[in-house]
Amino acid sequence: MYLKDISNVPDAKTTPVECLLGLLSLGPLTGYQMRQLMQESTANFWRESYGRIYPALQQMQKAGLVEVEALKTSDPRAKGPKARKVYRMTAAGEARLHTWLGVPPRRQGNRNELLLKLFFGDRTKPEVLRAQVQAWQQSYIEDAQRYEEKLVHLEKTCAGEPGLPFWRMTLGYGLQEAIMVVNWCAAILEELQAIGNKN
Amino acid sequence: MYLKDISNVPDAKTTPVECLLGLLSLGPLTGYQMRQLMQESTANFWRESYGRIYPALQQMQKAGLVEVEALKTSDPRAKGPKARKVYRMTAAGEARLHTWLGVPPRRQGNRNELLLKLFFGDRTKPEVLRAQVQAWQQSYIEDAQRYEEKLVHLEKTCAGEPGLPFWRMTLGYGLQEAIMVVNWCAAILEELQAIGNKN
DNA sequence: TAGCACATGTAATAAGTTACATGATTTT
DNA sequence: AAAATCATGTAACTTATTACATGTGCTA
Repeated sequence: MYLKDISNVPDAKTTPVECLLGLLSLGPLTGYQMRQLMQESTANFWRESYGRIYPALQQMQKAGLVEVEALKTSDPRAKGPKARKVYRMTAAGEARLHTWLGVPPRRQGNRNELLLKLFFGDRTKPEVLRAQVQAWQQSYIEDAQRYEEKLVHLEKTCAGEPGLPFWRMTLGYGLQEAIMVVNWCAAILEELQAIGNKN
Repeated sequence: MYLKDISNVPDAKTTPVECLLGLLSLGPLTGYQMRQLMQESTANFWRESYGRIYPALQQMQKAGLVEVEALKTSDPRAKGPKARKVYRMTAAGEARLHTWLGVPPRRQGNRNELLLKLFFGDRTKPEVLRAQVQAWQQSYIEDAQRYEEKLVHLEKTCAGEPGLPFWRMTLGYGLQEAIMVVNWCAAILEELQAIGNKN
């Protein structure tokens, strides 16, 4: 398999590389652990699958952005083709992360299936849409609750950590977004009710 | 032994097909016009490129969801390999659109580069982040203004259209989201200021 | 010893964009 | 006559997920 050379990429594009480097700035990790960490922390705004993580890690090692920590030779996990690999960021990796943090982020064109259906809403009955909006709203109500719990948990478990204020900011975003969606849904439900009553 | 679920649930996956059918419910259109319409209306929550639209249209014709309107033979655009094709929805297409509208929409895992950078924010200087959040906020301020203008324009140009209430709803979502982001950014800018002052 | 969590990796496929090639029609 | 816009289409490429294959280590 041919591995693309990623050592000299001045490019603004965000690849799995930057997120993995960011996680490694917290300490040495295996690919598996990075995935787990993402699920717990960045899942709401950034995810990577194993199918992207492992190849990326190999490329990063080739490019000198990370290195594999030596395990004691007595550790049986250090041997074989399925050996456990604990990655550590190199100075080059740290530089790359720092550079990336300075590049202005680009907005992503997101898709929203509910809005698409709503846009063509006059092709169906208001009750059909109401059910969908209601389910959508419920999903975000649960989100909002989860975010609130997470915020409380974060303050308890991460007090004093330098990352805390930043983790709080990203959780806050999720919470504000969820609240906004819940309120918007409430307004839509009323409007759909009114449309339904007219017919 | 577990049995595979073979219940005939209509495919929940949203392809270019549904959006194109939705647009065709407004009247016969060329592929080019559908793209243009999307840019003006659904761009904020749904986009398709020509590279997806034209192949999809061919498949839809094959599947009997759309048909090509006959142009008068005197029209020179009706001939040749680059002939203009005006698509019209068939009854099968209308049925497919209607079915799809009844399938609960699924949430999409969106990515947000600003949040990812902010998450690793303690690896750089608060001023660097402030500049980025400021630019982000400005971008959404402009969005909000555009949405407000669009709402006014919509009421003027689409009065009486059956789709109007639904188009208003999707515009309203965009506006609410933009407002939420602007306010969140304002709070983040203050926090970053405070962090910067401590150092 | 069975089952689960940990762990690495590849191949197939799906999803989506971009660049290019072509040509007609309309406007300046 | 040039330029812009309308119009269709394909090929190459990038991006990302999913399913699969494989195996280790811990614990009930």
